[in-house]
Amino acid sequence: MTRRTKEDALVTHQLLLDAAERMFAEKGVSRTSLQDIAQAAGVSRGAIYWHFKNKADLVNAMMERIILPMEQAMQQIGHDDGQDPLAELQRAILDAMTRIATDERIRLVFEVVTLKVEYVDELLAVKERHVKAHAEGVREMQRSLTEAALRRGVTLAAPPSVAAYGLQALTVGLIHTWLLAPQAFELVNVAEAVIGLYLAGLGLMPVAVPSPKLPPYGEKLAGVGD
Amino acid sequence: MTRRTKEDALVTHQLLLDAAERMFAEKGVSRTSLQDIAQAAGVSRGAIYWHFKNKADLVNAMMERIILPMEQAMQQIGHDDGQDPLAELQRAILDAMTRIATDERIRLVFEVVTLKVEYVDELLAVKERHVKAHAEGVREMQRSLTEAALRRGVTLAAPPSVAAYGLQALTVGLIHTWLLAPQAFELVNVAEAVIGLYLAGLGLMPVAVPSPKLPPYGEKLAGVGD
DNA sequence: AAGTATACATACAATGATGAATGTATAAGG
DNA sequence: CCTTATACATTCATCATTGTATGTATACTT
Repeated sequence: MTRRTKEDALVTHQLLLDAAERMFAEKGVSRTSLQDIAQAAGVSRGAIYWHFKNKADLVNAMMERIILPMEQAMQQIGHDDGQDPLAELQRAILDAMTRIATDERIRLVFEVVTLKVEYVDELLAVKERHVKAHAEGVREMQRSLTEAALRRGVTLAAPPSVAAYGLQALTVGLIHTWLLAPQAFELVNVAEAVIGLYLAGLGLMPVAVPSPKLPPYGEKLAGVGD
Repeated sequence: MTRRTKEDALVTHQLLLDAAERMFAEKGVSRTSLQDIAQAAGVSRGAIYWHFKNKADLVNAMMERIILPMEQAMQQIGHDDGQDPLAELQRAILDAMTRIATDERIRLVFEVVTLKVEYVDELLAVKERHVKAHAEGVREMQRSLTEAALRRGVTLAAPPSVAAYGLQALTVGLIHTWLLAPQAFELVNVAEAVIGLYLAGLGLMPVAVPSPKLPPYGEKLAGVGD
């Protein structure tokens, strides 16, 4: 049973990447052998060496196959010129969060690249990709924030680049923290709230004062939502 | 040359942990062999197996020896009851950032646990420690934020737990982002600024409007600090 | 129809790395 | 001063993984 059709080969290629995702998520990158992946994909190790140079090449291929949620989110910004850039930005970020929280496969891969891979030696390329994605995210955020401030006729409470770094850190931190303990809080809701807080601090949204009619020393109010 | 004094043994113990830190930072945890560590410490592999059960035990010992900056920061909060809890919290966080940015050893270990270790199998204990530290950090932040709001007679713009999760995510994200690309921005300064923004959004600080006397459409102002 | 390149499977050799076993000089204890 | 436990060093057996080499059936080309 060899020499399948060219389409079969493409299927095998994808099966290997699928198996790699699952195995990496289960055992971590360094502890999964190519034998593990081949077995999970239902092929032999030889198939892996036919399609990929080695494990690092496989990891890189796995990374290139998926589009990380934040990358996709940033890409879909700025095409609708009539839209409010701030609303667009918020929606993009929350879309990314939603995908991470709901799409099993995306979450698994994200878990791998966040908690189950070591960025050294041959895998430094993956790290560099993250650095690039971060940089592009910051740039896009900076553009959106600047444009939003301009349209509102307000001045950002911090230099745009600093404001963008903060927003980037907030999103990255939310995802990272949530991946460490997904049951600790509900990602999308908390993200929506705290991003709103940050944007308010920037001067782009009013500082919300919840339930202003309650007694001034609201010990009980402080616990709402916990 | 064997059977050194009991003090010598303790020295060897520390030397091994020191060497492990350096090797892990250089090659990642999974790719450094016990031979690498022993050689870097100037002893034989036998010494490692005398002091530690195996590599995972060594990693755990390395983790238990150091106090992560955020842990230390959170510990030093709340002892001065006369202090403003918000100022204390800010100072603690910025202290942690400063240590990460300036203390070479702390940064190396932090790099290891952030980018150069896979949280699977025997190393899940390390991950659990992070989860615990995060939870304690969130709890301390929630206390400080609530107390600060109380003293100011204001109501937080979000439920205290949500506010705390956001602040935690912001700090974690700042550190993570900076470790990925330390040359991208200056950690302490940006941290100070964006944490201020977030706290302003919470209603705990006034929303700063920089240079309010400049022309309203401040394109040039928006670029300040880039 | 024959030859060739493809898409793997199988076999093999080499390499480390691990953990345990054993050796050993010496500090500490009685 | 004798014994024993300590703090390692050295050696060894085993295993897992990798990369390569080789085998092979079949799709594809001409």
